[in-house]
Amino acid sequence: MTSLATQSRPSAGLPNDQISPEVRTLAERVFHQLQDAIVRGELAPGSKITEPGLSKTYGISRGPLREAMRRLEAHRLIERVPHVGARVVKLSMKELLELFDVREALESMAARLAAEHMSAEEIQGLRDVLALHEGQADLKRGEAYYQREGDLDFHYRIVQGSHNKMLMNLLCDDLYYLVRLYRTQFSASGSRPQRAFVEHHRIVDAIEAGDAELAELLMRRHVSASRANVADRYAATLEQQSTSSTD
Amino acid sequence: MTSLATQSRPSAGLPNDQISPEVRTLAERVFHQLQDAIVRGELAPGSKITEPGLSKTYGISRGPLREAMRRLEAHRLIERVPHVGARVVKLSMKELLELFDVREALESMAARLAAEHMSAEEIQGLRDVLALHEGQADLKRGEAYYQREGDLDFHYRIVQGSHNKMLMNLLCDDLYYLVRLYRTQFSASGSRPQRAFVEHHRIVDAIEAGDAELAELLMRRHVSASRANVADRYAATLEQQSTSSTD
DNA sequence: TATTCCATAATTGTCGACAATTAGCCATGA
DNA sequence: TCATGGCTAATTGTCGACAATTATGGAATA
Repeated sequence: MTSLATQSRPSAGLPNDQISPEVRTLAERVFHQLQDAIVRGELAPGSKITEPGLSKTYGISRGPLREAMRRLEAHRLIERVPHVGARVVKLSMKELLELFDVREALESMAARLAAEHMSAEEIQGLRDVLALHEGQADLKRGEAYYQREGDLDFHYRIVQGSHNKMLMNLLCDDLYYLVRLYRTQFSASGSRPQRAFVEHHRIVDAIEAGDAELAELLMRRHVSASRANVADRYAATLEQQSTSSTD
Repeated sequence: MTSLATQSRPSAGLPNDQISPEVRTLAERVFHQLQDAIVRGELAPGSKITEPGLSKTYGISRGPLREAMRRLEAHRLIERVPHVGARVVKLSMKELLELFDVREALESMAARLAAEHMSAEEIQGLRDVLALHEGQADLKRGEAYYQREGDLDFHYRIVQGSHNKMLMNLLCDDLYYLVRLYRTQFSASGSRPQRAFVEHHRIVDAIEAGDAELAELLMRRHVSASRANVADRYAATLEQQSTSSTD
């Protein structure tokens, strides 16, 4: 049940390095469990979360549970209404596009700072990640899920390379869980990994060259293209739905 | 649509519109009280916060108090360590500069979106704010505190004008309280309001013209200049301290 | 039949008490 | 004198119970 054993992978894993670090308190543990359950889709989006129910499910009292729920609310994974209850967030396309705008702003800044601050070792690590994913992409060409998680890993490392703690908190602790949640809710696998690969390489090139402005520009385009791609696919889905059923 | 009560005040107030709206629960009320106390500096930065102490001070039990503290932690106003306790955050200059980088990224994006989405009424409201503050600046030329709050109000309105809820939450609910906290902790009043005024007007011009790229660029420069100014003043303070006293 | 009102039940908010962990202090020994 | 060990006190973590609010269902009425 608990994902403690998920540390065996080298770097292709998800960027949730802080799943296991300090589960010194019940509230922490159930927070991570709930976070994982929501991101994985085990808790249906929009479904109501009842305190006595979860309390019995996880075998803890309502005290620590409420604390975990407060943290989930702060991370925008659930929505609470006083005296009414909590629900798992259900991302709308509008909110998803808003998320992309925020990512574009923050990640382009992260790329700029990464070009200024990343060490040679960190850059080498980035290249290793790319090489690893390239091999994986060759292996399972059709199955793009791993690639997408790899994409998240790539972005994750660049944010770390910015050496800006506030940026790291915002992107890695808050927004990236929303991104993963979106991928679950919209069942959106990768669309064109080979293109993303090329863009990733260009970004690393710029970072390695210390060209902050170029790294920023490329990352901005990269996220923006990803946003446009999502919007297009969604529009196509809508069209398909309208033709198949009149409802 | 949303800014219902925002129209009542003549826009000179602080951007804490959500201090009074729904205090339907004790936890909410004490959260806002603590938030205000911290931002005002009544709770010294770095000072330890003890649950029994606050519980007695505010006359509530530890349950809702812990919930309020969890929210303060999510807003980065206090820092908690399991089994140890909580402390009011003490911003370092490094963290403050990090905050400016994040603001530069997010607010430039907000300006871009504002240029695309702001209505004529919202733009007129922006101009009213500028006119009002200009008059105030003439009145109390030396006292720059109100101007700085006005500056925050200006930025606040542009973020609202982006019509991006996620951006609004990040900037207005989280980061702006940190900005105000910094102004308290570093006792930093405005440095050159007249210059900021000019930049503000230029930004509004770009927004009114619908020039998203220009608005973005100007806002980026504006925040960047503010950051550089803070860094310079801090360096000067350090130098002055080193010459005036050896302690 | 639709609507409004009320009563019941369930859920959330709040409280006080107990258990677990930590920090500080004092005594003891080298 | 200083380091180390254990002990005490205080704080945090957790729990169960009670109070307040809300949602739901049915009954009475237009």
